[in-house]
Amino acid sequence: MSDQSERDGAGVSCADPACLLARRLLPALRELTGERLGVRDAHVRESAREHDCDYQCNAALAYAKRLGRAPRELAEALIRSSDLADICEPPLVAGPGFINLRLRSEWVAGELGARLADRRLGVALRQDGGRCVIDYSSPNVAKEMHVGHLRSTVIGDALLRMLRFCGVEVIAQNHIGDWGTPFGMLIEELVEEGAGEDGGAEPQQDGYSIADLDAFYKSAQARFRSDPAFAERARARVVSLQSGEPRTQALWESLVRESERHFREIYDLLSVCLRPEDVAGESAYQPLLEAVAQELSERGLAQISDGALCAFPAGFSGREGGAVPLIIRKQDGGFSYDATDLAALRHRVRELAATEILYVVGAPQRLHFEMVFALAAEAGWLEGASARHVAFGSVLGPDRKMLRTRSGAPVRLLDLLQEAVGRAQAILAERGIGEDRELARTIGIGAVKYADLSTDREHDYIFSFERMLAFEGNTSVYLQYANARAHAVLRRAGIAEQELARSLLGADALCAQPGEDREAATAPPIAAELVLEEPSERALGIALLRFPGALAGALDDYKPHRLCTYLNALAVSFSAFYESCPILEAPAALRESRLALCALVARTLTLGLGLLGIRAPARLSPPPRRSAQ
RNA sequence: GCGCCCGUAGCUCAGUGGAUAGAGCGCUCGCCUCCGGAGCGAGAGGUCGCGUGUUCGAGUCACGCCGGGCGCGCCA
Repeated sequence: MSDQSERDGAGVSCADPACLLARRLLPALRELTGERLGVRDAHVRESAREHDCDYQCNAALAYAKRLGRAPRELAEALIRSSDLADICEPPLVAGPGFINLRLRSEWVAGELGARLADRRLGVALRQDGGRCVIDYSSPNVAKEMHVGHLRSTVIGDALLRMLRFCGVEVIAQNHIGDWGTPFGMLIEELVEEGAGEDGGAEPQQDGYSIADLDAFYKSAQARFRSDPAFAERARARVVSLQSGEPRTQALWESLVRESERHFREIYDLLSVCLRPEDVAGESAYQPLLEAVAQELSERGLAQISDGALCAFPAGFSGREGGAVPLIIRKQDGGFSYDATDLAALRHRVRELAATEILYVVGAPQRLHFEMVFALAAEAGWLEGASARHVAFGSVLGPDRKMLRTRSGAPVRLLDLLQEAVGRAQAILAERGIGEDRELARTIGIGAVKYADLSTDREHDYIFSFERMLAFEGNTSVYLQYANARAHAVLRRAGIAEQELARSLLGADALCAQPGEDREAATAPPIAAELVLEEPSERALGIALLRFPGALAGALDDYKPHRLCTYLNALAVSFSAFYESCPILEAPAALRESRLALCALVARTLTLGLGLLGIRAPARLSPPPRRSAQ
């Protein structure tokens, strides 16, 4: 076993107070238990009793029984043989055996000083981060992106940014739906409508927009069902497509081009990291499917059942208690998406050398992925790699049903995003801030993304423009406002924004590939001896130190909402501090210290939001007008 | 029928086996000669769907019910 025990675990990362405390307690705990324990086994938690203490250690309670000792006595022993003196006040045993830990303010101040000089804000680069493939967004060609693509796109992108920041090499894969019988129907429909007749005509040149294609797609599907002759021609068209017949091929390529133009528009609006090179659609795996089928057959993992080539990974039973198949090749000889997913997985491990593959795909496909992963493991395709379905719930309307338009159609993603921006613009106008389309976009898009990221991804959530654009509560607007306030104070103190911006990695740097301008360090703009006197500024200081743990906790289960929860708590803590502690008018030393706290708040919020793919502007309104001008 | 997920304050949601279960909205009451009031503080509001277990300790883990959602052979 590799030294798992040394690795950072749930909610604990090395520069985080919880992790540092755990490491101090660990030697004594190992001695007392004789067990090889890791940081998470030290049971260090943030304390709910904020007045007494900041952290608590529950290890004595956890191990007392096993060791046959009284919890309180064990707690005393643990304290006696641990060296905590520089970090916290003398620990106290409370209740049945809790160890209450109160951080020394001087220590907190020292750690904050170190953070000021650290552009990574205490987050360590993973030494062996491995190579992670993230499969996300995955829209369909010839269909408009709709609200069903929102979560995959937003969550996948946030995970990509967080992982890259932590030093993991990430390969984004946009598994677009660009193949299969639907395209036979669609292309046949287009041909019969007269498209591509003069050899070079393309949908776009014919004036077909993505919306037109979407409409053709639907009418083709309807015809396919009702008109057997058309269905026959559509099937023949699939064969033409597979064999690369030029006119069919040209039409298909133009469909893909026009669709990618549409995806690009949405991705630009969302500021998503996905690039054209990241597209690896279903069509890309067609040449591999025969080999996949053959390999599975040769290994005895697939056999013909009811005329289809099926694989039955162990442990899955269906309707009549029978085994559930993955259908590799259908009766009609065509490959299914089960086959495509298997081929993609094999390719990602073998050719892309992934050590980890994340599938950011909706929860309804859980069974499908469990089966694909199980079969891949049986086939030996997951050697040295792990695959994980990062599932998410649905976006619901106010009626708690899948969000749809009044007519029952899926909500177009572009409409939804534009409405968010429009509403943000209306709010700005209402506040007398005026026309600023870019700011409205930052606020509106940020609100949509944050609403999606801030609840547990596995749960459904109810979509509400009103709530997500509120200034109160756990919203991006509240965080952006807190950040802007911190910046406003710094501005008044004469600390240049550019300097502050350079002092940490911005969202764009996070989006960059490894090696592209990740380490362009500059000197931090502020150096100060911190003083933590007031309860609210001490609490803020500790909240700032918890950033690495919050990020680690979010990454631990690929749950971005944990980072959101942290950022909101930080902003709340900052607001309380801001309210009760004068900054600019404080005595010199205290003023410097409090400005440093503001700088750290601004940096943490900016970085944290950046990791979620959300911009944090330095101001939310035009600069105040000078009377002289 | 089988499987997965959900059920926490009137509403929307946090809660990674630990102390008296927390936020925001809404409701009640306070706070601007002061750095961005787009803010801050306080109060009321809970059989954590129900039950039985495991545990020193259960909102959290197991099992069984009730209620809701989603899957389960040739759509992707």
